[in-house]
Amino acid sequence: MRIATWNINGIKARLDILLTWLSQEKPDIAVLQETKSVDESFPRSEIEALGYNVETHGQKSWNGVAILSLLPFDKVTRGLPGDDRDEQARLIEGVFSVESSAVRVCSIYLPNGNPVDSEKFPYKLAWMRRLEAYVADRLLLEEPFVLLGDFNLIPAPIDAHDSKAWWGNALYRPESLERFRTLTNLGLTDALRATTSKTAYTFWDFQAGAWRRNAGIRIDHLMLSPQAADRLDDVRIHKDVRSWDKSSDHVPVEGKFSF
DNA sequence: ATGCCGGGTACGACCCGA
Repeated sequence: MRIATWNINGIKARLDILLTWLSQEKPDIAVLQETKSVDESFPRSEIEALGYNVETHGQKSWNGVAILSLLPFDKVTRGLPGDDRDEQARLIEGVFSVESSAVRVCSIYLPNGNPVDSEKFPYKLAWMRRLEAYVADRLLLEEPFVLLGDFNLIPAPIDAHDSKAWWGNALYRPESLERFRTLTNLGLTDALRATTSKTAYTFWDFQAGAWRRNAGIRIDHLMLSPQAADRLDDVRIHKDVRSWDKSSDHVPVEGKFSF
C-alpha cells in the first residue's frame, strides 16, 4: 500500500496538477493540506471520477485537510481534541481495513507558528501538546498508525539547505524541536530518516529562486507507529512535481508499506 | 533575510504562508 502526503496550497488552484499526479501515481491513499476550501465547494466529483473516496475537513480561505482513498473509509474523525475554542481545520483521520487489521491514517497541517513574538507561536506549541495526547491515545491501540502531513518542523540541520538561517524561526528553534522529539520519544518513527541518511527536501519557497538554488527544507513527514514502521518498505519524495507548471511550494511524499 | 512569490477574498489591497 502506498500512502502519500501533499500540501497542495489551494485545492482549486491545484486541481489540474492534483488530478494529473493522481492519475500518474495512483497512490492508495493521498492526504492533503492547505486545501483552503470549505467542504461544500471542495471539488470532490473530479477526484471521485478517478476512483477515490473523498473526506474533507475545511474552512474558508485558510488551512483545510483532506483524505483521498481508493479504499473505502471505515471511520472518519475531524479536528484535534483538547480545545473547544480552536476552530482551525488542521486534522482529519481515516480508518481503513487491510487484510485482517485496521490502518489508521491521520493528515495534519501543523501550525506554522511565525512570528514567534505573536500569539501564533504559543498556539503552535499548545497544538503540539494536544497532538502528543492524541498520539499517545493512538499508540495504545497497538495498530498501524500513520501520522503524516505538513509538520512545519525542520527536524535536524541536514533537513535545511541553510540551517543557520532558519535558527530562531518557529520551524526550527528549541521549543519546537523539543515538542517534535517528544513525538519520536512516544514511539513514532520518522519514515524518511528510517530509510536514508541523505539530504532530502519537501518544500522550496516560491521566492528568491529557492527551487533553482535547491534551497529547500524538509518539513513534510510521515511518522509511524511501531506496527506501521515494521511494514515500511520505502519512502519516495516526488521532487519532480516541484518543477511542474503551477506547482505547490511543497511536493508529495510517499511511503510504501507491505500491507 | 523577509513576504521579492503566490493563493484567497473579492475587485483594491490585505491577510496569510515558511
